[in-house]
Amino acid sequence: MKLKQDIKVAVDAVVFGYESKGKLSVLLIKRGVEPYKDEWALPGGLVLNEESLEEAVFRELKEETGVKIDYLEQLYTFGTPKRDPRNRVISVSYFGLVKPNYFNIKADTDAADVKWYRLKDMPKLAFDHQDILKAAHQRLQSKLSYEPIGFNLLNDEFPFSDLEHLYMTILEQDIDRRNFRKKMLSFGIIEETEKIERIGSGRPAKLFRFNTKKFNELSNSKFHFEIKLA
Amino acid sequence: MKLKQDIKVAVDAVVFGYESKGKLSVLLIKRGVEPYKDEWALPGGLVLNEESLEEAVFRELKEETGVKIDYLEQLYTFGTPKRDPRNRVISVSYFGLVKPNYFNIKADTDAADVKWYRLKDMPKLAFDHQDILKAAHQRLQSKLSYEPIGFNLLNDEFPFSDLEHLYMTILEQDIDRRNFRKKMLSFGIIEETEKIERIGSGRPAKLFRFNTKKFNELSNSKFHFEIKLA
DNA sequence: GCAAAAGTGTTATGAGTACACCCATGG
DNA sequence: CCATGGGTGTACTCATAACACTTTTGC
Repeated sequence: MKLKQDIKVAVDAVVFGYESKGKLSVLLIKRGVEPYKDEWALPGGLVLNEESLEEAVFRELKEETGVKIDYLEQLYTFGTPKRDPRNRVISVSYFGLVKPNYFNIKADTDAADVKWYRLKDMPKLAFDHQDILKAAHQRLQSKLSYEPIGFNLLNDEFPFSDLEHLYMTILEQDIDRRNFRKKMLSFGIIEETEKIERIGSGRPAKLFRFNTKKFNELSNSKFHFEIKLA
Repeated sequence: MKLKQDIKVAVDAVVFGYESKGKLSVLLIKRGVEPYKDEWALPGGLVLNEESLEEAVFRELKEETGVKIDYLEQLYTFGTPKRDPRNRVISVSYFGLVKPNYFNIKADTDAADVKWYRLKDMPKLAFDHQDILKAAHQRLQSKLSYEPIGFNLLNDEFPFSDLEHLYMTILEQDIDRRNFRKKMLSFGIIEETEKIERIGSGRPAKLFRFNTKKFNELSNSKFHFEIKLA
């Protein structure tokens, strides 16, 4: 006779945030309990009986970090028997993006437990969270190139150069500014605002805005967004 | 105090098989137990305590259908609370392909319980399996166009026209034979064999073979496979 | 007037697309 | 010799890629 199934279901989220110029960060929490007590990990936790997987992610993010996310999609489900040293836990991982508005929000709980870490400067992570992070990073890179999700890492209104730098940072490659702008504008999903931003040195920049409505309209036809990798 | 988590973990597989000319099929089983007794469903079942998710898929496919698959990848995890009317069950779905060799293998158990259904002629499915199937079909379409997975639906040696018809069937569009052949061969991952196949009427066709070794070599460099959608 | 970033157009190259006829076989 | 599917080349078009100077501001 087979044993009754004894597997727990958790969700974990890899949430990316972006600050200007090459600063791509991931939201981490410091674990307060064993196993891996006091080590850094992805926010997440067990799914409750009555909530959907997405609800579990939103709840855990709110409870553990206070961060509200602007984009969320399911990433991959990790289910190797020994990934949690105690019980068997399978983790449905998610991949999220936040705009800079929420970027600096402190945790509802103790802020020492929550931190944005630069992707280039990550600590060792608990469990197999390193693998999850890697999968999320790859997904971010490929998704950025064939869907316009990058806007979820920028303010609603942004100078064009922010977009350029975002793409260069995430895709880890140089981009020709003229060609990039030409192509990006050719999709017709970015509109120019009246505003001009003058920060730092140099010539002030027009601000642009992602036109969600237009994008949705186009998505229904045979519209194809793509920024090619080199 | 929160209730102890009471969620079961299952796997379900959408396995595609292909017969010549427009005949794309999916492997289904007829359920022998409630809920949805006697209705058609995707093969799958609960994950055992000590096995990985992939192992569970292989085991269930073997037990329920006797089919051995040539390609398998995780698809999506479905976890809405009410998707199973009795207990809460989350399903990690997989997407698989079989070559024609295994296509006609009968079930180890009663063959009446297992059947290949034409995708164009599917019965109503139990649970939310319709959604899973839909997701799998979309994945098949998009994956076919940017990764060479189609060969897992053909014999090891195949006439070029099989490949053409496979792409036309799955992508549901006409393809220019000359351009398709040119592009496909340009990747350098298909080799010509000495053999010639003469079936049916018309001029006999050279047989080709997918060169896995070459493909793996190329994958390490910046090789990019792509068959564009119209 | 210098430093810093924004803004802009043209040309060359290569990939994609459209397109039609001959070939080898079986009956 | 006819029907059936296999096999092949060229010209046109359009998208991508390469490339550098001028503009506006702050200091």
